Amino acid sequence: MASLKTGPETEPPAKIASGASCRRQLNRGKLEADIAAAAVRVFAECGYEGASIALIAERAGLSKQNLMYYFPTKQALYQRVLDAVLDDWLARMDSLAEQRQEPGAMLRAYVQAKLRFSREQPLASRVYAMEVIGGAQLYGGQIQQRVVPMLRKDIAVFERWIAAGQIAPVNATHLLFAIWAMTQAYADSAAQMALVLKRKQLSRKDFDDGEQLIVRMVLAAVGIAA
Amino acid sequence: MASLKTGPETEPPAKIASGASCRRQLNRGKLEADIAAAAVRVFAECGYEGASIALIAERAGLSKQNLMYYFPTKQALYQRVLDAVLDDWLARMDSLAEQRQEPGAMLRAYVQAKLRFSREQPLASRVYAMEVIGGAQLYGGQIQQRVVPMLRKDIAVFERWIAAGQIAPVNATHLLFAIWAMTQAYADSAAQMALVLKRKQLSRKDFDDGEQLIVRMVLAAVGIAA
DNA sequence: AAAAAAATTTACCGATTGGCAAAATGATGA
DNA sequence: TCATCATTTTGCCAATCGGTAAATTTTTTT
Repeated sequence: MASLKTGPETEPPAKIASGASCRRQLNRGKLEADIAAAAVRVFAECGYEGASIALIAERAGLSKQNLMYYFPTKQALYQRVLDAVLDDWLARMDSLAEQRQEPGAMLRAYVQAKLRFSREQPLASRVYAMEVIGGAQLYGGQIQQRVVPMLRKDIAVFERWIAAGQIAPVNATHLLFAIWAMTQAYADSAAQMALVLKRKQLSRKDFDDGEQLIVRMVLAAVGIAA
Repeated sequence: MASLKTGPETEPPAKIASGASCRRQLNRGKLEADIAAAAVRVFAECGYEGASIALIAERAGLSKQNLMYYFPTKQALYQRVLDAVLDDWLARMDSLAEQRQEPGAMLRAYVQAKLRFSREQPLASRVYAMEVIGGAQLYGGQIQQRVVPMLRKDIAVFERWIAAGQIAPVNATHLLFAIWAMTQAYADSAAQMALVLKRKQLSRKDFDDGEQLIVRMVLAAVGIAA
């Protein structure tokens, strides 16, 4: 799959010289970010096919054709949105993997980080989830290249803990699936959870309650007392 | 929200009399089922907006206009698909709630039943999940009326067990959220799981491995030894 | 100030969408 | 046999879709 352009064609020349040019580049970056912010909202509400460029442009406050000057195709805009999700995810999780702590503390931190992402970026989480549910037809390549290696690395960490006898022997792969599923649900199924909890939307306390239970489940499963 | 018709207008007269008429009714039922089967596949792949009536009709082996004789609108077809999902779900889970066993066995059976649904009806699970992720804009009423009460009933069961000291005191609501999330993931995130596991699609063993870990997590969380 | 580049607007396009209306066909009951 | 019903087919439609092309305006550089 050939990589799609995500911006105007005239980027390469880019003499990053005088201040004026720089100011314009910053403005362009901000505009693209605004467009992406509007796009993630519409994609999350309507899905890829259901989202129309015209609506995204309207929410971003510019004309459709002007939007298409920055993102020449709908796919390019979609890719940009998903790229932003992965950038954020990988940044948070990588910085987490750097630390060397005891398994219990790291598992807790992992759940907290993932759950925090669901709380702070629910729309991005949903767009990603919809892509996966639909079979990752448009973004499968990036998932293969970026997400899967990250997951495999995490699984390897779990297995090292098991080999070292630091946690009980469990299926590390499915343990990670379980953690992902539970934490992701607080973004993807937020609407249904809110109905059950009789709220308009999930509160901070709901996330804290969820975190407590998820951490408890994970630690109990691997034989670490809470 | 007014209820949408899901079939031809001329149903009420329905003299369920002579055998010939009955045969035709059976035929209609089978045709509608075939259409719904094609629809659930397309909805799961493309989402509601992305699915076109023409494609569904083609997969079902009839013309678009002929399909619209049975389902006058796209929404009616969508509702029918989601209704079928809920019917199946509620039937399986209700029959489960009838039995009176010890908490450990019932929790295990619950996880197994939910996971089995993900394995046998992954497409239906995905259509439902996409609807929830999108904010349940088209089906929120039915979720409110049928799913939420079922979940609340299950939560009440958990809380009764806690009150009776049969399981450890945990947040019953979030425990149910966790079970739903983990089991549902084996339908919704199957594509991503398959990538991690280096398979074309999840195997029976993958579901068994998942079941083992999920049951272990749940039982460990509520203080029941596996 | 003039030239050049970047950004925005105006105008348009073919294709597809969900849906409507009516004619033609088939089967059923009196 | 004929009238009635259910079913299928044919033909069409306005609206919207993503996308292209070019003219215009605004900003930057020389």
